[in-house]
Amino acid sequence: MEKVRTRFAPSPTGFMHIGNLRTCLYAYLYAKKRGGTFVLRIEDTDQERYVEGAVDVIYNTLEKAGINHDEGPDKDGGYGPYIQSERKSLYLDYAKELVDKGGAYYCFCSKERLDGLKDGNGVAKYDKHCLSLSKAEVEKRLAAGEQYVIRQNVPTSGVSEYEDMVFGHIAVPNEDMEDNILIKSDGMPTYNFANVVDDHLMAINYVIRGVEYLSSTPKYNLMYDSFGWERPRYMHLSPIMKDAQRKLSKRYGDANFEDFLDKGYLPKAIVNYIALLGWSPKGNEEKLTMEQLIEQFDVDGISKSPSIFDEAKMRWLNGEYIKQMSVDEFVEVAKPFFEKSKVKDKYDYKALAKLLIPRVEILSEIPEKVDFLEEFGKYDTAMFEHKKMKITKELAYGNLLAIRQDFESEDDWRDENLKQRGMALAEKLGCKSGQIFLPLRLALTGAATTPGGATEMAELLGKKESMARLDFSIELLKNEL
RNA sequence: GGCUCCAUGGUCAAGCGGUCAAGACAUCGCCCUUUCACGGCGGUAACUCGGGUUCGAUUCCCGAUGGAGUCACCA
Repeated sequence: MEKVRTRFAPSPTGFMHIGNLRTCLYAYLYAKKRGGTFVLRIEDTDQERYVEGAVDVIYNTLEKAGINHDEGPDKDGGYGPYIQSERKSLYLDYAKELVDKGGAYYCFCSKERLDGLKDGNGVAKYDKHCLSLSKAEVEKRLAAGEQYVIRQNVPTSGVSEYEDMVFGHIAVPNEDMEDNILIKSDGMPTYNFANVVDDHLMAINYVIRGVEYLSSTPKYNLMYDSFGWERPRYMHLSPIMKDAQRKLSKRYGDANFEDFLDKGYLPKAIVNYIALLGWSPKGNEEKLTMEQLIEQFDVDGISKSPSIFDEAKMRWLNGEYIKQMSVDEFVEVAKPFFEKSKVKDKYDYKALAKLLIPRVEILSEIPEKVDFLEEFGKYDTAMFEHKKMKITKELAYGNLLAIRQDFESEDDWRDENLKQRGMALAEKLGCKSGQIFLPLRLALTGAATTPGGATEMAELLGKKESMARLDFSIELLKNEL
């Protein structure tokens, strides 16, 4: 059986966009699913867009995402170099070979002449002007050191076709394709060309990339044909959208892997979620590990239409991953967020973690959930009115006074003990326990939703602080009655 | 605009001629509970429109509409 080889070929232009990461993921999943090889290649032929350090971002992202490439700049598999700028010398020779085979030709046209070709809309299609140059003429101008580019020679009639693995049959009229530049005047190859040469040389037989290449793929195939190389199979992927009209992109922010990490998303959850954006597993289970993704990945499940990125769902998934964490694991990933909060160094993170795990979906919620421990003051007492529990401000006030008196002598301030005590008090007063605990929780925190029940909050705060807050709240209520 | 594609709830999506059209997120309600959560149960909500083909179309074909991509010495 043919050995599958796929690749991810990013340009080092900055952070890793979530859409790129998904393309990468699918290429990885497909290779692994078929027992093949996944190759990382850096496409840095455009020197102008190169960003310092961007290659490290790529390595870093793949590692965090759990995508392990089998070959790449740092893992030689015998098909290197894996960085295009280091392969520079290769391309010109192949371009010349293509010229000899009739698949390309030299072009000496000036920018001015090219501009003159543009129509009213500024759209130009090259007119194959230099294709008619005689071989002798070309030699002469080359020898004279004239600046040139090499263009692909696309047939002017007929139709180019191929079978895409997700979109099916694709047919493009040759006359709609242009003679694109293969070798730029600086001697560097364009993406189109470097891609074909490298994919062939690296024995990539499954090309997985964004739909933006769907309709230009026939041009790639034409090159493979001219060279006499075997065409790869193609799998094109629809884009991830921000909404129905706009593509999810850096321009709108929050589209990078790093951004989500900063917001407190777990790499596993991000990967799991984007795997589901544009692909659906056969079964109903959506929370899947990388192993399960590999196991279940299937071209059949890939969707042809663009999908809108839904952060709410990723958030839910993230919460699911957090819920299954141990206290230690949680403290480890949550630490930076604790440090950003007001409780920094003042509380036992483990104790907080226990309460937070079932209540937090993304880590950046931590400060807002925990700041009340250090921040307490005047709040809206309307919260004490609770219809369903039959609690009014008057009742709350009365119960709070009773609680204060009853708890005063208690020195065991642990959650369990306080809970018992509260229950006993409720019985003594002949009221529902909720009528004790709800007012107490509010009096202690001043917040409608808290990361735990009344007595858990009390334990965290300690007796001294708890009593002080009780007094404060009692006073606050008293003034309003 | 030309060309290439795409079209099921608010979102992700199953479906591949006959289904009361799955499931998940979101949303709403109920239950559990000792208050916040977790959890459990249930509800609302979709085949873009018009022609065909067929005994029968969400499903196949054509058209319209809407959307995406592409038309660089960027990838």
